[in-house]
Amino acid sequence: MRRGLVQLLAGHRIDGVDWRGSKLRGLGGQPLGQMEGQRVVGVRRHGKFLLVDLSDGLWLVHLGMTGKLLFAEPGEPERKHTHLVLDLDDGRQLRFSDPRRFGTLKLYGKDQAAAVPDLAHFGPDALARSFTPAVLGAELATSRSPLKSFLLDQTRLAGVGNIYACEALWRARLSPRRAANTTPAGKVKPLHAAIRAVLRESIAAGGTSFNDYVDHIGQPGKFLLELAVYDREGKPCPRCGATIKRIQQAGRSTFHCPRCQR
DNA sequence: ATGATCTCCTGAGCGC
DNA sequence: TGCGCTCAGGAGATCA
Repeated sequence: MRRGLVQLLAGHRIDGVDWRGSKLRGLGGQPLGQMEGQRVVGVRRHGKFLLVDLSDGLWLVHLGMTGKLLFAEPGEPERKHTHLVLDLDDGRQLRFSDPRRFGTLKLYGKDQAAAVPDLAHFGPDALARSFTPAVLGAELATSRSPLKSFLLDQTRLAGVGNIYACEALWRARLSPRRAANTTPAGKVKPLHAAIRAVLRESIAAGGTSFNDYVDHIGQPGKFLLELAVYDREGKPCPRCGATIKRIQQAGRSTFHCPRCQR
């Protein structure tokens, strides 16, 4: 999403803001109407948050589970649950829709742009240079959580969701039930590599589109085809052939191979 | 302090 | 066709 947005949004001015006043999960900061007249300078990402840098502030976006940001022409029919429409200086629109309304939209002024409050307690981005095997190892040592829950904890590292947590643990041959602080020393590097490989490959494939995710131009992702365990309960493990199991952890589904993940 | 559970929503898919 | 149920890319609040 970031890559698509920076390509099609950077340098453009926001000429109009149509905020429908929906109750979203995460709202706050300045009124979104104050984006009007500002120019988009760039788009960054930390974990699952998009940070749209504006000429006079920062627009923070989280898509939650069902949020979508889509470019459209003014006449195009609108998706249901459209909450925000931005008019751009070249006539296009950028529309935010989100059926479940778990998304976050916040506008911050220049003063807060350097230190976004929402990210203050977040760990390093999983793909950042600063997230090294040593950092992962140190975090693992301080947690008794099951590895699966550990990977979902954005305060430890940011950017890994339910699908990629399952996939990374499968690649590293680690059981999702293993307590984080019992991870063998020799497994820290493989887990670190697995997390980053899964994320990189999925980004290259345009995301996963498990349900209805589409990117900024309405394209679904293709990483679904590369999933080894997620949503594959009862199917054979691509590595050892054992039957993939589904369990519940912290209220979320975990998929794993009970034979080759230890 | 830490980890598990609840909660905010709509929609899709299933069995009946 | 429709009803009731379960489940879904997240994460802050609350409970134990």
